[in-house]
Amino acid sequence: MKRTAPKKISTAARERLASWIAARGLKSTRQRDLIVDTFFSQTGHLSVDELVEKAKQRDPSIGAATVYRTMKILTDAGLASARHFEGGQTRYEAALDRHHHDHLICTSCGNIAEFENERIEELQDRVAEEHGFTVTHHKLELYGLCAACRQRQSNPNRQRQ
Amino acid sequence: MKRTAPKKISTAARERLASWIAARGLKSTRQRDLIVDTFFSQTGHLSVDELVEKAKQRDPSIGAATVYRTMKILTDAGLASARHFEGGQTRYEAALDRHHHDHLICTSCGNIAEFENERIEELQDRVAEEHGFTVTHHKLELYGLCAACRQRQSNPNRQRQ
DNA sequence: AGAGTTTTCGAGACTGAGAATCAATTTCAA
DNA sequence: TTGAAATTGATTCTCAGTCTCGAAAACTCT
Repeated sequence: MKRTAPKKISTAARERLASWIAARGLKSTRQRDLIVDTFFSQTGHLSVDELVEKAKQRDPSIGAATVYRTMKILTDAGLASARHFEGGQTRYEAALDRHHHDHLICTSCGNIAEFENERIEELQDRVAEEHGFTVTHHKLELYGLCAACRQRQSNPNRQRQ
Repeated sequence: MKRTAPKKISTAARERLASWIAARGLKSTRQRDLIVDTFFSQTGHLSVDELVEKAKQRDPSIGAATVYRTMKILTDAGLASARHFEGGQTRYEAALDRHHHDHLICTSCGNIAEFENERIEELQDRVAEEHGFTVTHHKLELYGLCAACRQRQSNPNRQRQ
């Protein structure tokens, strides 16, 4: 079965994945390509459920287990990163050539914004040092209401949800 | 069945729980008292499993479901707070009269240290404001190696674990 | 291209944390 | 003491995610 090349996935990501796969005896498959392409054609922080849904739109035979497996490979290859926000599901974001950032999560609409703050990072390192810790990674998540939801809550007579 | 008063649980916590319970038609029970007493007699960040084990040492008939329920009540009453660190289990810490703090977690031995840093909090608020967010709560966790584990790793010939 | 080997696939069983259910028991105000 | 209401422990259920397994692909070597 001939596979047609996906339309507009970042070539860098494609190459990185190909060499990662080649380097450890994994195989390139139609399902894998489809899931990877689906993932990179979306933006934001996707749950596996959402990804399964999108992938099934293109090929209804795709199984959820394969999506889990593929996202694990992408994560191991450094092309996606897993985020565990409140709510229980893991969400994935594209990680290619992105440097570290943290998140603002709206508890009303679920919208997720990103930020980075060098000062906070420095202070974290200093705190860790004071406690004798060597930090390998950290998690900083700010939960609250985004501008739109705050406004909606103070005007509850306006449109719901 | 007469219940003997637990040894050295903070009276303030006991009173707060009693009024919380009274205020909403809950009842005081032997199991509840035992679990609460067990919780407050420990220090640190306990998982439900650990708590179940400790409670069963005093009364083997205690069920895990009751421990889950009791910790929920304590949390709702503001006497314990739930923390969801990496690893999947919820851990509880005593929360009476404690103000907010964040955590340093050793990924090797699991040791958890606490810290608070006013400057970081201020910067968080500023970041949120810049994005139009109103922050209700946040999570800041620093993962890495504590002093003891770092030393142990650089001297792997010394005692294991 | 064909054979052989290895990996992957999808479906469904399984896991672990935690919540819900339910009959039996306990609490507590009257 | 009584009895309505809450609680208990065992069990079942849920939910996200992993594992298993026979079948089906994908590379490798000729």
